[in-house]
Order: sequence, then C-alpha cells, then structure tokens
Amino acid sequence: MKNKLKQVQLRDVQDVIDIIGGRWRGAILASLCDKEKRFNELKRDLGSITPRTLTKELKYLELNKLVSREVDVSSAGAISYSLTKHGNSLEPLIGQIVVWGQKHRKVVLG
Amino acid sequence: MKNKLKQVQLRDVQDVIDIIGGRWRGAILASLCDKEKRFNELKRDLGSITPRTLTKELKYLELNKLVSREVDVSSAGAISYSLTKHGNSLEPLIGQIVVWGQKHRKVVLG
DNA sequence: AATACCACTATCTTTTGGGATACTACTAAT
DNA sequence: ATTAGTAGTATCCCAAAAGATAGTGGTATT
Repeated sequence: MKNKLKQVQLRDVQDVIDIIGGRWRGAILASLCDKEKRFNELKRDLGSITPRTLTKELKYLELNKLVSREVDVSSAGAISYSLTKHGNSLEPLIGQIVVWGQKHRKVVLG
Repeated sequence: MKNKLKQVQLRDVQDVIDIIGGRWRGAILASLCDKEKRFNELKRDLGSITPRTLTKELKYLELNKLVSREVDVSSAGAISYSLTKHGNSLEPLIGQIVVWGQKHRKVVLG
C-alpha cells in the first residue's frame, strides 16, 4: 500500500463497520428498510434482542441520523421508528449484503 | 414483517456483519483487495493492530474461506496472505461500503 | 376494575474483543 | 558473529457489549 488514498479507504470501511456493526445494528436497519416500525414490533422481528439493547441501539442510530423516532400523533403514546433519508441511502448496500450473505452460506456449507 | 423471507434476510445481514465486523476484519479484507500481502505488511497498513489480534483475525478469515495463507516457495519462511476467490467476491461490497462511508462523513459532519 | 399491551428504565452479571507487553524460532544480511 | 527483519505465540488485563431479570408509568380493552 503505497499511497494515502488506500489508507483513507480503510478508515471509511472501519467507520461504516462501526455504524452497521455489532450484533444488532445491521439487522435493525434492515428491518426498518421494510417499513417504519414500533418498538415492540422491532423487538419481535429481531427475536432475541433485549429491550435494554434495542433502546440503546436505536438511540445510537438516531444520533447518527440514520433513524428517526416519532411520537405518533394519532394515538398518544405510540412511537414509530423509521429510516431517515440518509438511513434510506443504506438500502442498496444492505441489499447487496443480503445477496452476498446468501452466497456465502452456500460456499461455507456447500 | 409478516413473512419468513424477511427473517431470513435479517439472519443474512447478521452473518455478513459477523464476518466483516469487529474493529479489524473489514479493514484486513479491504487491504487484501489491493494485492496479496505479508503479515508485517498488513500490520503496517493497519497501523495500530497488535500481532495477537492480526493472527487471530487472519485465522478466522481463513476458517471462513475468505483468505488463504500460503508459504512462499521462493524464499523460505515468507508467508503471504491473499483473498480466496470467495473473498474476492466481497470486493464490490467493500467498494460500496467505502463510497457510502465517504457520503456518510459528509452528512454527519457537513 | 382488572387485564393486557406499549415503550421503555434499572441493576447486575457474563462474555467478548482487543490492547500491552514480552518472548520465540527462523532467516538474511553485514 | 551480530544485528535486523519476519512471523508469529504467550500471558495478562481491561473496557465495552450485551444478556438476564425485574420493574415502571401510561393506554386501551373487556
């Protein structure tokens, strides 16, 4: 690796991994690609996540402007989580991750 | 999320995150996209990684058939690490990660 | 009025990742 | 023969991630 350009790219990779990494963040974002969801709806989707963790990860994703938390005007107390415009821009990437993941399973198991 | 299909996709996302996740794996793979490298060459590229961690991560990536470790026939003792064919198939994904990472920095900082 | 669901918070504990540091065995160059 | 480089291994330690479990304050349902 001779030039700085490549080093910068490594940093970019690490940044993105930091955002979608961890056990849950990628899955939360993927789940929200489908449609906006409520707290317990996400919780059910994700299966074994604890409320403590889900709260924490949603806050992190909010801070990073990928997810927005909105109090539903219709019925008081209902909260909905959705992707921001920026979060939505992750969708093609997540799509590609899913495709590669399926291929990978075949390679490793097949 | 009504159907099983989506659940499977979440699992795929988690699998892939597991592979390229953590502080170093994505960067190691990205670095090897450039060309095959030797242990200390990788270590220098990655900057602050410890040999213990690099060894561990390279073994993990080998187990997952993404990286191959080869004893260089030319000069004894020299080991080279390179992407397998399967590892190489990650390159477009990593490319997209880099692109999104650059965009993200602009959104979050700009 | 009681039950159940929603969206969390609090506390405690365990697990994992990964840094710090030192050391080893081999090779190549001077 | 000594020094420097390569490719690691061995221990120890620490902080962050995340699971387990219980509880809270509100709303809607019957």
